[in-house]
Amino acid sequence: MQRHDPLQLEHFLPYRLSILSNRVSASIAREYQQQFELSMTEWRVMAVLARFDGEGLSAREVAQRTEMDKVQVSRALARLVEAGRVQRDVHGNDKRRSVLALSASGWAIHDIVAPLARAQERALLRRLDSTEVATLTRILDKLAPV
Amino acid sequence: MQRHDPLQLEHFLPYRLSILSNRVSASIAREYQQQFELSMTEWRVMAVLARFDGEGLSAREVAQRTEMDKVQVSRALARLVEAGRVQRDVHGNDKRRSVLALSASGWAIHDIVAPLARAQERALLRRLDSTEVATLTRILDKLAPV
DNA sequence: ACTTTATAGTTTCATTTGCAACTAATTGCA
DNA sequence: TGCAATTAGTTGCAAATGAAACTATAAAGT
Repeated sequence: MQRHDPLQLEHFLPYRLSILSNRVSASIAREYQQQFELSMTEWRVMAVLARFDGEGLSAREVAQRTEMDKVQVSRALARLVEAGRVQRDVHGNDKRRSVLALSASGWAIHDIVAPLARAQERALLRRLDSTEVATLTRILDKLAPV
Repeated sequence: MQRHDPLQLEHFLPYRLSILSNRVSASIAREYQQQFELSMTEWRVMAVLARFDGEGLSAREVAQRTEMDKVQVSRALARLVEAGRVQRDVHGNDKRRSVLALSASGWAIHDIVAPLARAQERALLRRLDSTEVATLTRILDKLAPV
């Protein structure tokens, strides 16, 4: 007489995705959290600044790229600038905008953390065969287009 | 002369997983947040209690199943009990443990939210063909075994 | 030019979180 | 037994977060 129909969590995609994503992010975060006193949000901002180096991103653009909200980005940047890891200038034609870039010390951290992150990714992907990796990429393209 | 090697975020698995998972969870959360004044953590706890109905789960077991930490679970439970959505009893043989179950009003909410969550999942999976769905399941089994 | 409207980013405040310390009950072991 | 070590769950405090209000600048409309 089955009045309720609970989610079979172990087969429910949003639940499984969330668990996987949390585990993966946490395992990467463990690598840099204490060692560099770097929060996950700070690392994400740094990764975006590294990726789009030379483009002089504004805070808003960082927020778009990271899919974090602008307040979070503003605060992460404040800490990063304070710690001397990010250089912040004012845009020439628009004094509201900042022009952001990693500093030398930011790059030094980046050059240690990025390979660690990549190693974690490789460790994960090693568990899949090449067909699965290809399909996963296609799936992500379909489900979370950039 | 390539001194730095930034992550290609748009192809970096942990980044893409995190974005996908956040989008999916947020889109489900939107359905119940205001309507029931239910936080995501509260809903997760309810979903687990529903799924393992009749087993009289303790808070610790809920924490394990949700992969949330015990503090988060303790507080979510406090709110749920307060709101009359979860019934909490004391275990017969071990007075430290609580024995948890959804109340009638908790089930009523569950019976509305669970179908909404399932609908969101279907909407997502609809974008994949059946091979992709099968592969995704296999991938999740490999990467985030339960 | 002048006034409204929009945008970039920061700050404020209430809420949520995360860690460590704590209480209470149970178990292990001398 | 009896006392140390574990375990279940809660609480206190500092830090992180999110929504809305705010400041400063720029763009658009008249």
